[in-house]
This record gives sequence, structure tokens and C-alpha cells, in this order.
Amino acid sequence: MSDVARLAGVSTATVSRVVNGRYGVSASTIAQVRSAIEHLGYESSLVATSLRRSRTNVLGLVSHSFQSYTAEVLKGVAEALTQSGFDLIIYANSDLYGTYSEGWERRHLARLSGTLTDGCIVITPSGDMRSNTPIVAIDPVRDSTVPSVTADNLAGGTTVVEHLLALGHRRIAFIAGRSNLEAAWLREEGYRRALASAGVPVDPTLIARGDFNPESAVPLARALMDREDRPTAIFAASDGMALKALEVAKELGLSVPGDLSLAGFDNIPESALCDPGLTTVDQSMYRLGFEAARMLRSLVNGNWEGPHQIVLPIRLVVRGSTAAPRTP
Amino acid sequence: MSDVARLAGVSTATVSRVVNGRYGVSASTIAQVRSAIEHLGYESSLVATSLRRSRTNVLGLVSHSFQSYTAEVLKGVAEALTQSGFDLIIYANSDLYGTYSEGWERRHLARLSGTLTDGCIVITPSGDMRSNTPIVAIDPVRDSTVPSVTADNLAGGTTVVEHLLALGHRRIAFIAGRSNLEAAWLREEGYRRALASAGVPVDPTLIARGDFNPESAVPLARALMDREDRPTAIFAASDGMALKALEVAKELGLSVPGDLSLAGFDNIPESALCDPGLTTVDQSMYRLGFEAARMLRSLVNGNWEGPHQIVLPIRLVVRGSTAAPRTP
DNA sequence: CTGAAAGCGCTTACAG
DNA sequence: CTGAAAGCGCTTACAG
Repeated sequence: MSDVARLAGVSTATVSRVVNGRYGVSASTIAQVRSAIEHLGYESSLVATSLRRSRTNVLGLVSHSFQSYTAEVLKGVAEALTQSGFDLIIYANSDLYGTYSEGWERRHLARLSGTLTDGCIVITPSGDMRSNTPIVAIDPVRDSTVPSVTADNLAGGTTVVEHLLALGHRRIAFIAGRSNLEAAWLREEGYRRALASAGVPVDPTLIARGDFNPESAVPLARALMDREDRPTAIFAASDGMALKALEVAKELGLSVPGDLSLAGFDNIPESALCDPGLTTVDQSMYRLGFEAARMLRSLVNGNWEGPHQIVLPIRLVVRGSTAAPRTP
Repeated sequence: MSDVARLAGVSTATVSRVVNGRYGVSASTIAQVRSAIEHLGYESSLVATSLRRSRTNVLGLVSHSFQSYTAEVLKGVAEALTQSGFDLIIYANSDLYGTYSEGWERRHLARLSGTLTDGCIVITPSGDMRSNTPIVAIDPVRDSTVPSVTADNLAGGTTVVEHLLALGHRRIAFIAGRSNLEAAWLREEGYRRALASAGVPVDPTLIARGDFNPESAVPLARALMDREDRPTAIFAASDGMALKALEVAKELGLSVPGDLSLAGFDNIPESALCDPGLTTVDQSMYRLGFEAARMLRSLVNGNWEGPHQIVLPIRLVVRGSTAAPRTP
């Protein structure tokens, strides 16, 4: 900027005024500055500007992983921000599948919202976030008070287990997700309620503790499938984990759905591609992202009228991976 | 930071030293500062830090759209950066499907690379980018001199048209992509060469000018399908456009592949889901992203040994949307 | 209409 | 071992 000022023969203050279209600059000066900018190919530094200004018109999104789930959410977020006047910055840390350290999101949120962003979306945070700018959480932790958007995970868990029960399954295992997430807890709760309603007692040994990371499901699925009294169906709390379970079943020479029915949750694109197709719960991650962005936008502008906790409907998607259990 | 300094009874310089783990601070002072940081929940501002420092350990990615293609690329980029010590910032502008303005990427690149990022990946840039930090382009413009990663688009275009020729098609239309992109040009060149090799003259009226934006294909596909001398096959330069053409065909009551064969390019997840499945060229967008990130990382670290233009192999994926033409 | 100066939150020589 | 001061690239009252 100082180069521009020198070339145009004015102060940096004036250059700044021209760049930001402030009133009170003579036409001839504007022309001079413009031509100097053009000549030098000058662009103002986002960083310096945001350090000085309070409003940046940039929204942030913090996510610790970058799998199908996140990609779908992102599409929704981007769509909601189209023509909104807000740009989007996504911050992903390098420690992709690292420990789900409580601190990560909080730290990066703070680093961004200090000055760079006017507000942030946090995907599956590991704790209750706090910031001096608005936040919207997608899939918050349990008992979160932060504005949030989630699918109706309770209904989803119930529906898919009811589907398995209706097929005739009674020994239904569950691979749980990260237990501090509300979504994981409600899916499990749905599982329990559906069983209870059907008068099927919950067998605690059939509940395996995963963490939504697909890899975490591998040993759990193997253990369940190796049992003498193998369950006839497994419901995994995410498609990522269910797909890993499907791989394990193939390794073990189990046919799905012949020997074992398998169901997931999310409906990521891969679930329609695998063989057999995965029965799952569609939670429209796209809409999760879309609604979160819409909410954040209004929150930042101070004109949000809706509720602070949004719950979106789900839909059971039945594919080839579930069928009636083999009669003994 | 000044709050921390005050609470700990030291200068901000000392706080900075503690935060950054610099040598030459007494153990007791470190403890004091640490506890003040803890107490206040202090996090250094990314913006302020990057303004002052030259190296930030943050890599940038600039993209103007956010569709399936981008999402796949992103997964690869994120994977390549895992445990690399680099964080990733993705910048997406709000003007999603706006005009492909030459200026956009250039402007944002400048705004980021000024201080925030140590280097950037640019996806399908609209011009040749220039920056004071390293850049890697995914799908660059023609005759670009910037380091880049692309699929073997020439082979891809040739292969898919050879496939159509082998099925017996002779009137094969082509819906082109953004002509300034090397990828678009090479796909078209592949189309031309395959026809030439087979001794089929190119009919210029069968070449429609799209721009990779799926919507751009709608009127073009309609025009091609409305012709009395309708082509028996259409090859679209991207799956996004091909899928739109498929929709148009359905609207018009044309059966695919009965009345018309359809092929695309990219192999986005949706191409396997549509009905019929889309015959296409798999260019592994994941690997595009992965290789670009690997290259950028080394470029920034100053230890890149490989070539500056990487071309990745492609693979023809035959699905239900192509078949022999109906014999008249 | 324009410039000199202060300051956004940091880091880093330079003194001590 | 620690602090005062300068400066990263901007913007914005405050004078003039």
C-alpha cells in the first residue's frame, strides 16, 4: 500500500479511502490512486484489514476431519452463502484423524474469531464452544447451549431399529459413536427405545463403543462377528463405521444380508455405491450445512428470528444390506 | 495478550516468548505466564501473528465453486496434509455460480498470500496466477507456467470417444467445457483425434460450447436433442453437464441409452447413482488434490524434486448410459 | 479534500 | 533473563 501511495503521490490514508470507496476524495486523486493500484497490481491484505476493522464479512467453519460427511455439509454451507456478501473460510487442521482433543476446535475458533471472522460454524465440536462472535454448532455435544443444527437423531435411531425388528431380528448389535456428541447419544437412545417398545431386552455386550472414526469400528465389528452367538444384525451409528463393518464381514466370509444384516446412519454417497447398498438413515448433511449457514448469517447480522436449536427430519433409506434373518 | 501480561506481571514480549516456547525465560516466569494464560483462556490471534511473522505454517486453497468435484479434491488435500505440520485454510467466495471472473482467484490469492498463507492451491483458475508464495494449480489454464496437477485429459477424451465409436456411433456430439482451461481443450482435442483416427469427419454443429457449470449444458443439450438429425451419442466434458443432459433427455422422453448414449468426464459420486449409471472417465479428483498438496508442501519447504507439471492417469468407467445405437 | 498519528495484536532485534 | 520500542499492513478519528 505504501508503494501505491508513493507512486500516486498521496498518503496511505488516502489510498485506503479510495480502496474502500469512502467519501471525500477528489475525483482526480481517485483516478491517480486507481491507476497506481492498477499499475502495481495491488491488493489489500485480508489479514491487515481484518486486524484493524471489526467487521470482515468473512464467516468461518471449523472442522477436524474432512470426509464425505463434511464435504456434504460444506456444499450446503457454500450454497447458503451464495450472494450473501459473506465469504467463507474453512479451517482444517493437519492432525486429521488425531485424537479428538477437546482443545482443538476451541483453540482454532479463538484464533479465527479474534479478528478474522464475524462468526463461525463448528462441525461436531468436542466441547461447548465459546467465542466473542456468534457460533452455530452442527451436531453439538450433549446439553450444549450453543445455537445448533442437528438431524432428528432420536427418530433416526428408532426408525432403523424398528426396521430391523420388523424384518424379524432380535439380536441386534449397536456400534456407538463418540459418546459426548448429542447425535451419538440420541442414536443410541433410539436403539434402546425401539428395543424396549418391542419388548426385546437390551444386551449390553451387544453395544460396542466406537467414536465415529471409521477405523474405530474395525476391531469392534470383528469382535461382534467372531462371537459364537453372533448377532443377526448390526446397526452402526454412522455410515463410515458401517462400511468398515461391511468390509470386515467380507473378510470373515460372512454374507450380507444373508448371514448378517447391516445398517448405518448418515446416507453418505458411498452408501449407495457399496455392494450390497447400505440401509441407512438419510440426515441430509447438505441441509444441515445450509441451515447452519443461514442461521449464522442472520445471527451475525443481528436479525435471527427462529429458534436457536434446529432439528431437521430424517428418512429411512432401505437398501440391500438388510433382510430377514436366516431361520435356523 | 496485554491482559495476560498484566495478570502475570510481565511484558507482552515475555508472554510472546512463553507462547512460542522461545529460550531464555526463567522457569518461574514461565509458570506465572502459563497460569495467567490458563486463567484467561488466552489464544494468540492467528491474524496478528501472521501479520508479524513470515512463516505461518498455513496453506491456502482457493476455489470458486463447491461441488462434488471440489469436495473430492479437498479430501485428497486434507489427507496429504495430515500430520504435515501445515494447517489448511480454504477460501470460498460467496459468489458461487457467478461469472467466472478472471479477477476473483487472483484477488483472493493476493489477499491470502500477502501474509496468511505460506503457499496456495488454486482449483481451476481462470488465468495464470502469480504470487509471492508458491502456487500449485489443479487444472490450470492453457499454456500455464505455474506448477500444476491434472489428469491425462487428452487420453481421457480420446478413450471415451473411442468407446462410443466402438459401439457403432458415428454422430457423436460434444458439449465442451470452459475453453480457457487446459482440461477442456484437451478433452475436446481427444474427441477430435478419436474421430479423425476413425475416419469420421468432425461436424462443427455437433460441438456445443458449455463452461463446466452444469446449468450451462441445459439449453445446449436441448438444442442437440431437438435436431431432426439428432446425434446418437453425446459426450459432455464433465459429469455435471452430462447429468444435466440426462435430465433433459428424460424431459424430452428420450430413453438413454436406447435413443441416445451419454458419456461424461470426472466420475463424481453422483455418476454411479443416477439411472442409468453414467459412463465416464475417472480422473481421481482425490489424487489430484493429494498430489497437489504434496507438491505444494515440498515447494514451500524448498525441497521439491519432481517435475512441476504432473499428469495423472485416467480410467474409462463404462456404465449403463452408453450402448450401441439403435439400427434404423 | 488530505495528511500525520495512533493503534489493531502480535514478534523480534536491541539494550540492559 | 526481561522490557521498551519498532514495525507487520492496514483504518480511522483528528486536525488542518
